[in-house]
Amino acid sequence: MTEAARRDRKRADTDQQIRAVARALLVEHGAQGVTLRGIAREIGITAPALYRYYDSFEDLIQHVCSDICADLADELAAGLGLIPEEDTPGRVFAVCRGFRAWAIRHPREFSLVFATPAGPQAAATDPFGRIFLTVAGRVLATRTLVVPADPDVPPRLLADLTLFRATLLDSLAETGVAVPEHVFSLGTAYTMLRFWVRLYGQVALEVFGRFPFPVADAEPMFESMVAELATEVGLTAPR
Amino acid sequence: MTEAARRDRKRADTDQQIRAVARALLVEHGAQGVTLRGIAREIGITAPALYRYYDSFEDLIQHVCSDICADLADELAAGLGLIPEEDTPGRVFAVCRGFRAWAIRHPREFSLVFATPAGPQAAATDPFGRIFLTVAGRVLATRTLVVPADPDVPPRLLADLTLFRATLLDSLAETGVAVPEHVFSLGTAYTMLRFWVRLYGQVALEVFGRFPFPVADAEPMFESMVAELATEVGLTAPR
DNA sequence: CGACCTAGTGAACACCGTTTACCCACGAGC
DNA sequence: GCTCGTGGGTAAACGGTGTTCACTAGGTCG
Repeated sequence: MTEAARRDRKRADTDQQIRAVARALLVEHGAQGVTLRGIAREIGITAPALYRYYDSFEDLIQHVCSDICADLADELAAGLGLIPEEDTPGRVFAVCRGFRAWAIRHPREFSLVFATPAGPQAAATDPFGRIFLTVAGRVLATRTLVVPADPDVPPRLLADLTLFRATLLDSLAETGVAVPEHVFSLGTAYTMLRFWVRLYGQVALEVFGRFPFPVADAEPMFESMVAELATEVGLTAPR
Repeated sequence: MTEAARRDRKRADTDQQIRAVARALLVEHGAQGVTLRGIAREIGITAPALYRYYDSFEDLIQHVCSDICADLADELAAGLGLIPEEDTPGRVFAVCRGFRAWAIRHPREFSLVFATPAGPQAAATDPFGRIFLTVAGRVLATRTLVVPADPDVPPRLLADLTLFRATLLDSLAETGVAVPEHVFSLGTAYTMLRFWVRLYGQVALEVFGRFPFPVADAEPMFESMVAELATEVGLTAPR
């Protein structure tokens, strides 16, 4: 019994080592620097051995993506832990700033995860979906925001939004956060969506250097965007 | 003389053929389907011959990117041609919708051009910069928009914005559009920047399928975003 | 005519993902 | 205690990649 367990643990160890080396190669040499042979070389085995752990190169990459998302989620959660639960604006700002800071510190991971066309997979299933959703959900659970009335959301979007809300409520329930249904209106869901669009656009453009002109210091623009977003949502900016 | 000219034209022809085939492979088989040997095979030569035209694979890709940007610019300009110059809101909407439509119709080109981290190159120099800037500039030249007063732009961004404005004014002057300096305030430049951030975020998320939940029909969200953006800028929605 | 340039070739190099056959240590069952 | 099966690992090979290098056919020019 313990023998089998020991073997399982060893397997899990090398598995984790594989992913760690893959990520190291990603951050050091870019996406095209991560290669099966390179990984194997680094951990002292041969390339075909990796097929004992992953079905293909693509499969490995996908698992690396999951790891990256999990790390991002952990970092955001840690940053959130420093802020009292009552300070809703502070928590929103922490998540936004944390996301930007992480993206700037990990541009290649960001590109891999957020700028690779994902098939029509259930986005909320993928590990990133959970980050934004649970974090946002927790913020949402602690205090109600000012959101547009339901009639203001585009009618053709209602079906998608109701499904979104249901998914998020389930996900929150799993993590033990109970959100009263009446707090989570469709307008709230719509607001979260718009929030994410602007946050993502700002950060992606900064990481990719795709502003329409060379921006030397993008931080003030980011800060003003977040502040604007916060006031639109009815939060007063902290300090 | 004409002999040399004829040779030059032949060279230019094959050069264009190379880029066309590269692009065809990109749209058919994705980014990793475009390969020097594949291109050479398709046009009936061998791979090393391509080095007579480009320094490296990377170099070729970069030129393909330029072509893509040029085509996008042409398409936007054509769409703009159908709308009378006086109809400023119509022109703004045409550019936004045109950008989204193009991105959805050419997802792989979009990924290549807009989601590949670009070095700290002069963004306004790259072919895309010109699209957004000249189109926006022309719209801007025909009528003045309602923009925030200069004091509202983040002070730390002033340096970047003044440089941006100067670059854009030069670029516009080159294409024969004269914009009075007093029309083009720093607030205007800032507005254009924010406009682009939201437009890009929306379109990129849709193309990459990275909304926080599966969105079946993203068009209503796009439309409402553009409408919101337009009213913020002081344009009344057309029709 | 001979010299020169230029687009193109063919072979080679090092690397890649992947498959196949094989090997060998080791725990399980008799 | 002896097999036997299994799972991690290896070596070799296949087809593919970007890139380099020596070389060649063909046209231009002095």
